[in-house]
Amino acid sequence: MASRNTVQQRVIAQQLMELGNHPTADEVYRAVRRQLPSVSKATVYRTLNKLVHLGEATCVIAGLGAERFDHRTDEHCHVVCMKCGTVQDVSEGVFNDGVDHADAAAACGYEIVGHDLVFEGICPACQRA
Amino acid sequence: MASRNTVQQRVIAQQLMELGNHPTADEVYRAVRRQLPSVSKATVYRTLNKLVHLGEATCVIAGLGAERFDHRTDEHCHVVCMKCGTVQDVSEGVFNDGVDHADAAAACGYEIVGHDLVFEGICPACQRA
DNA sequence: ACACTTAATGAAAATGATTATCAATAAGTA
DNA sequence: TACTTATTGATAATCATTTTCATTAAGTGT
Ligand SMILES: [Zn+2]
Ligand SMILES: [Zn+2]
Ligand SMILES: [Zn+2]
Ligand SMILES: [Zn+2]
Repeated sequence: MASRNTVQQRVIAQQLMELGNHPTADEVYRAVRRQLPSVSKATVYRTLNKLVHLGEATCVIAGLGAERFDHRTDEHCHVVCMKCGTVQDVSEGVFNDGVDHADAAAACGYEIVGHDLVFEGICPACQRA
Repeated sequence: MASRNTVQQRVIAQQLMELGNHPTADEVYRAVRRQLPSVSKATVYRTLNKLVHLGEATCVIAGLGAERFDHRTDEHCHVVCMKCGTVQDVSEGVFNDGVDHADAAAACGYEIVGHDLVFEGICPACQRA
């Protein structure tokens, strides 16, 4: 009986999918609460971390404000707005070409398990403001 | 009289240099306290942020534990240990080839001001443990 | 050297995000 | 249905960082 299938976990995973754009734990919490008004924020954190642990989600290190979660698990890179903190995917995947884990491992002695390429910028909305 | 030259700021900047390897604010604080026992942690935070603002230091977004500061201001990338959180430079700079801000701007509509390439891995010490 | 203005400091409280605790609940099983 | 215990909700605790505010001292002018 290693794991149990609960409504909370199903709704949290579903909302992470539907929100799509790299929500914070608090944004997921507010979305889930519309379907499960008594859900606890602790459960949202627990479930999001569990999904990341299971490889069914990832977390984006944005360096601005709260941690953000990503329903995508394939390798892709992000752009974060330095003003409002929103995170978006940068499509194509062309930017990860030239990033070689073996080269990096040779250069620093670490065992490399992954990498993150994050662009910093100003989003269209904040450019106007 | 826009700005004043204080002992605290001089020692903090000097310790950031001497510590070298991407210390946290707390690590800088403990080092500075050896020379200025009454220094306040708030002053360390204030000064480190000021240095970053002035372009005389940078902060590394590592996504694990506390924020880390870097006395280097040239473009280079990092590797962070997923177990202990230590951050090291990945030399050569070869890994930033192929990262094109104009391409990224075209792909997402953001105005791109910079980027960070962070490898995730296990450091030699943690590999043995 | 002295006085003055105010930027900068130290100490402590406040904030914000995340994790830990624990009694109560409910998912899976027999 | 009864039983076991994984999961939950509520809350407290933790951790990093920022804010507040009275006090100190750097720079300036006398
Ligand atoms: Zn923005
Ligand atoms: Zn993404
Ligand atoms: Zn390590
Ligand atoms: Zn560095």
